Amino acid sequence: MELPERKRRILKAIVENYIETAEPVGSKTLADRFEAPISSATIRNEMSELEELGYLEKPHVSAGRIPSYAAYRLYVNELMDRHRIATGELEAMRLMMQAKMREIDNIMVSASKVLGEMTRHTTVSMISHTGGKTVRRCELIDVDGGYSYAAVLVTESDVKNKMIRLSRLVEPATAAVLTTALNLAISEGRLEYLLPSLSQSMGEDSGVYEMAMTVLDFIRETQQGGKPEIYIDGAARLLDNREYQDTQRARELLEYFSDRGRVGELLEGGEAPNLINVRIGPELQDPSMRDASLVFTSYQIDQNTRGIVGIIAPARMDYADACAKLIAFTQAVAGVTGQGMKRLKDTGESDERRNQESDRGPGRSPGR
Amino acid sequence: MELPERKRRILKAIVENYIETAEPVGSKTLADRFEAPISSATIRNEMSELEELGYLEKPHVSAGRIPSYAAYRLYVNELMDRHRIATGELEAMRLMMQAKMREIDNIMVSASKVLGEMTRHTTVSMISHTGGKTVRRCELIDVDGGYSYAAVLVTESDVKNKMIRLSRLVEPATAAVLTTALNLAISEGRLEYLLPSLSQSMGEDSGVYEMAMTVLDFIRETQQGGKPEIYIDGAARLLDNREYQDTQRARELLEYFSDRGRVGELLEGGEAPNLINVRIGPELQDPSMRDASLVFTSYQIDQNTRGIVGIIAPARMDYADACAKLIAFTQAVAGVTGQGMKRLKDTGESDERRNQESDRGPGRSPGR
DNA sequence: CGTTAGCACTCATTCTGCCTGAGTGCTAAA
DNA sequence: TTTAGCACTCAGGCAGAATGAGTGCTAACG
Repeated sequence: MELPERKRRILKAIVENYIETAEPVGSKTLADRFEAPISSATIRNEMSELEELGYLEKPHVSAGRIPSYAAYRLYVNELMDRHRIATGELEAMRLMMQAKMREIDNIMVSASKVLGEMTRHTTVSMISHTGGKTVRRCELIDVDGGYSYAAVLVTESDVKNKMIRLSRLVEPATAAVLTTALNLAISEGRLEYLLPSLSQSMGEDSGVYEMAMTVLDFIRETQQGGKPEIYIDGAARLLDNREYQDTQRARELLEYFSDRGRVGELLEGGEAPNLINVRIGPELQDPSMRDASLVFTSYQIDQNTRGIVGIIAPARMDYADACAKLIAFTQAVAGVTGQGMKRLKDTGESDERRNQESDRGPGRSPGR
Repeated sequence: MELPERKRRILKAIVENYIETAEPVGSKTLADRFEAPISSATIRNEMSELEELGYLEKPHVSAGRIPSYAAYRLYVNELMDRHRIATGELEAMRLMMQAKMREIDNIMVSASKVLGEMTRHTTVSMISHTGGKTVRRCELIDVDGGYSYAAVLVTESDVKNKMIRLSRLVEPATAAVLTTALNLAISEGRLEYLLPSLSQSMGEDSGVYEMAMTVLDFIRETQQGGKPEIYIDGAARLLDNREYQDTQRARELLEYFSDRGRVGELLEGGEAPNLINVRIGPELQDPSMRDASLVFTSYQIDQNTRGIVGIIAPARMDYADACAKLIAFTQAVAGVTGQGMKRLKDTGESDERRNQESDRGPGRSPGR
């Protein structure tokens, strides 16, 4: 049951007008705005039908109408203009990324900042290691004469370290032996046998055993990808939006943002890389996000490191612009990584293919 | 020119009433609140004199009065009750810290969270390495066959690592030689001679030279203490305060918080460790903080790592409570580090002395 | 039959004037 | 020096009227 053309055009106009002004839009305003001369009365009729279909809502009887979440969904899926990206914009984005992006650790922060700069919205960025990392080597470095060690893990793309504090003394020499054993176990892929054999030879009460346990936990955590890192930029910009002038609403959202874990969950369920995902209001599940939307996409950083970056704004956000900026962003990143990080990728995927994919625009996620 | 006793008592009452209610306080209210029966008329006279002295302000003619910044300053320096800490509170704080504080990296976050939990305000936490760290060892670990290395620095209390990406290939064997040279230079304290000698033997155009330069920068950065890490917790709680119901004000402050660097500067100019510093409104210099106050203190984590933790709230905050909580906090941390991190300190300072110091309460910073 | 003009009706918002009450400053008496 | 009394100020709250944007319905029109 497709919506007839005129209804679609009217709905589109309403959504866009509301996005722009944040005021309920009335039949007269709309009639003026239209190229094809349709009278306000006709629009009124169409509007009341659109309301019955669930696309419009009335805040009260004598105000105009505002789009429902379903309307936003329809707008994003079918109505809005794609490919709005000004090419100048893309170039600017690429330059910004190039300037800011030096190390992998910073991609996340740069992504948020650049995108925030361009959209003037709150942005969120995450790096997750899909499928986890392969740990290649492990070093234990004595820090204070036997009570504290730094465990350093080398993966194929990164190095992580963690302080280990022990309750018993472990001689550096003993630690060195453990290091060798660990690296042997790593290269042979038999990490799981290390602990039992250790407990047999040293007893579970020894400092080495304690140490090995902690290190193995650390390795396992790294292998599983660890917790993804999350960065949020421009949270304060939320307050620029009319809908968050009411402090209570704003507080809820800001509170939500401070719980990185929950924000991470939001970004988890994205579709294929380089597709734009749009989650509108209630689709985000969480009650404090009920009148906000999230537009996000992911991009490949290296073989198994994925970056995700998104824009959080009120449901009445400019979806077309957000999508365009995100597409421009992924292209810019592809350009930069293509130059600066080529060596990190051994995947055969060519840049051309990736750009094509991203041009497809938003995926049609099931609005539920 | 000391303020006479009665004026002091009246001013104290006004400040406390205002802290509690956030409403301008009038003569009648105050008269009722007083044990010693003074008539509202007398209070009115005293009030108008206090106003002339610059301690009180009138929002408008027929409202009560509110304390000026000078009044807060006087309150903090001379008027308020010290040592309000409930011993139960201290114990609770210690338990919370003990539970949350596992690794040094987390002290910062734990400090903010625990303190935020207890005060229900925004808290800020910073770790800075006073005088920098002594780098003891350096390792260069090959990551992708010669184009990327992980530089790992071991200091006396910590391990840091950083990815180094090179534009030219450097053989792992060559890197190993560089590592040896670096460690030799480190142990002999002649780092500054390494680069010139390298440029002579390899030429400035070699990959090794590029690598050495980057590593030396990293070492220097670490030695100088690097950038302090900063964590802010509960920024959203700002919005709970009456004075930030006005979104514009709130936005300014939140924006300010998102610039870590500026927040760091605030915390830099603190007095001796374990003294409570109070910066009221305009004393903070920055216009966006004009009606906020910052109460903070520092605590020793190890020989040359200092933690700073503070509470940010509207100028009308409960200073006595904030100070008490901060004192309790430093004591709790001393307790925890005393148990769990004793080995990290080789300083002769005893815990007793430190606690005494902290009991002195807020230092009299020059209100300017 | 779809479209349009006209009209009565609704209702949030704004403005107005009025009132109230908290609080002040001043004066004169204790 | 303190207090009581009184006139005065002014923000905030409330009620009612005016405004105007917008709707729904009906009847006429092409």
